[in-house]
Amino acid sequence: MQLPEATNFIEQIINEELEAGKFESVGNNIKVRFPPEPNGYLHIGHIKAMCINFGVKERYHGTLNLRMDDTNPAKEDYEYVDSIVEAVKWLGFEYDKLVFASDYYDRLYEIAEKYILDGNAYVCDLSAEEITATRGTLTEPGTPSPYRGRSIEENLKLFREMKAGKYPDGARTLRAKIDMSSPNVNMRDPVIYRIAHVSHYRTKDKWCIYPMYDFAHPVSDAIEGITHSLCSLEFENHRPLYNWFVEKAGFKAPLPRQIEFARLNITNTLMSKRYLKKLVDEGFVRGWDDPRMPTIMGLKNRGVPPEALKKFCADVGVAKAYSVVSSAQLDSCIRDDLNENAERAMAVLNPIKLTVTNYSGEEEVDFETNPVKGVGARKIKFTGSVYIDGDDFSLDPPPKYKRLQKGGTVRLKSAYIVRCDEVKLGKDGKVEELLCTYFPETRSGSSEHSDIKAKGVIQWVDAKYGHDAEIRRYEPLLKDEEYPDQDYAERLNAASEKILFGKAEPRLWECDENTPFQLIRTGYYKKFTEDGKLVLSEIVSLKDNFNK
RNA sequence: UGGGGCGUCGCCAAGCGGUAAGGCAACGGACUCUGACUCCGUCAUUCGGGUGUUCGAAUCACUUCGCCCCAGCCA
Repeated sequence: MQLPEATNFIEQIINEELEAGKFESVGNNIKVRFPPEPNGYLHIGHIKAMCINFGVKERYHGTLNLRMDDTNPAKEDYEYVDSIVEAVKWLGFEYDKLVFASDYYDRLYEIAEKYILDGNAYVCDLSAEEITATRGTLTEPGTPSPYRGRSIEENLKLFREMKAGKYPDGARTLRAKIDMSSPNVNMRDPVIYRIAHVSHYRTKDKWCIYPMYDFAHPVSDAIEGITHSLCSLEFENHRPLYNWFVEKAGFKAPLPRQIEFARLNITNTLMSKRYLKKLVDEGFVRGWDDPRMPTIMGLKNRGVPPEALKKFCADVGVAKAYSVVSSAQLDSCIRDDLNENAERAMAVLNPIKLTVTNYSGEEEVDFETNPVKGVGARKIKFTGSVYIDGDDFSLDPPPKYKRLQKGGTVRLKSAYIVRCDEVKLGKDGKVEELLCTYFPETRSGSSEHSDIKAKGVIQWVDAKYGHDAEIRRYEPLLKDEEYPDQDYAERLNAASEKILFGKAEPRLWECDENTPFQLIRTGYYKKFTEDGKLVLSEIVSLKDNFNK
């Protein structure tokens, strides 16, 4: 077969296996899976895993199962599976099948009995504390459980009684019989099944014993015929166990192969479901889809295009080295996408009235809605009485100021160049109104020659025809004074370091009034209705560089 | 100090024995009816350190240093 060129080390491995003919017996059909546990919402870190898995599926024309890894009934719920499916679809990923680990409970149970029958598993009566105590340490071997030598018959009887609900939670476990003195702690007779009289969101009360990840995951992969089980680095130590479970279950080749990669970290971004859940549960944010959240739905609500997120993952690449990607890299991808695709609109955040004293009447001007693609324009009414943004006028302009100042000129985008003749101040000393002169020959698009030069170009909203838009502002979760250092950049770095090592209060994406302009320098903001529903997002102008 | 991994520009990351891709950031300059965008230019004699092997090493060997992960009846 014609192999696609590998773009990362995982595809390189797959190519080598393909060339060696490893998958000829299954028609070279590469199968992967994306296996989130439905115990929280997907976040930006999951997008990397999805890009890798869906990327393999596409490159090899393989198949991908979206699998809910739901083997812990205490934490899982339909709310989360719905949100996961929604997020995957929003990103535009197409999976072949939606499956559930809980669909395999019967099969998993049979395999567990097979382990017992083959002498590879035993029922252990040790308590959780005793198991921990006898597991040994990183440098000392563990000691075998006194129940390790039980007969197959007794194990089978006990295991069936566990399943039948004869014992309370924690009374017994089913353990794999591997090697209590293995230098790899994970191989020291890990628990396969635990007793938990908990109702599962799907199987309800059918089961009171539930399989553990280390057992359920590889076997689920094998059941589905997964060829490559791609996961993050922390599972490297589990790989021998993964292989053990698959092999002892008696599956035929090609057996699934686990390959690990480094998970995504982004500066100043919290990527732990546990903390994210805490923020939601304790009301720090409005929900999992709050725009301050790094969840996929949060990103969506901020107006981040899915394509930008995929581009980001492609740029970041896949490797095994631990890394923290700068959020600037993400911002860049979002900016690029929005610059290319977003419709433009004008808006002012802090209105200052600007009156053109030598103009009366009204006319329409053409406003380009997408200068990059060169398509789309709409008519905007101009009456000479407009609002400009407070940031676009200065009483005390710094050198090289390119916006409006007293006596200065500026172009009202798509309309005319105006000169500020007079500044009316209110009693509090704040600018109340600007009186300006406009120059008819400078009309936008006019072929008429004009010697009048504008210092810059600013946005405006017509006083008569502009409309109000409510902007919901989000406060950063951490107050400025809560940062230890003085310099802003240093504070950010300090905060990110703390987040990475889990030693500080989480700092999320800032979403105060300035943030949209930092995130997307082309500029955008959004309008929310009272109940918090997003109704529009608009592109405004760049703000964050204005005063550099 | 048991085992498993990882160390290439400020941040990611190619490279797989033949003489250091690319992206982000940064810095010059041009252009501009968004100080954006675009454009053009600069940005690792060096690949954690050392020692070998070789005509030749980031790539092989040895050694050393640093960082991450593992002792849940979580995933």
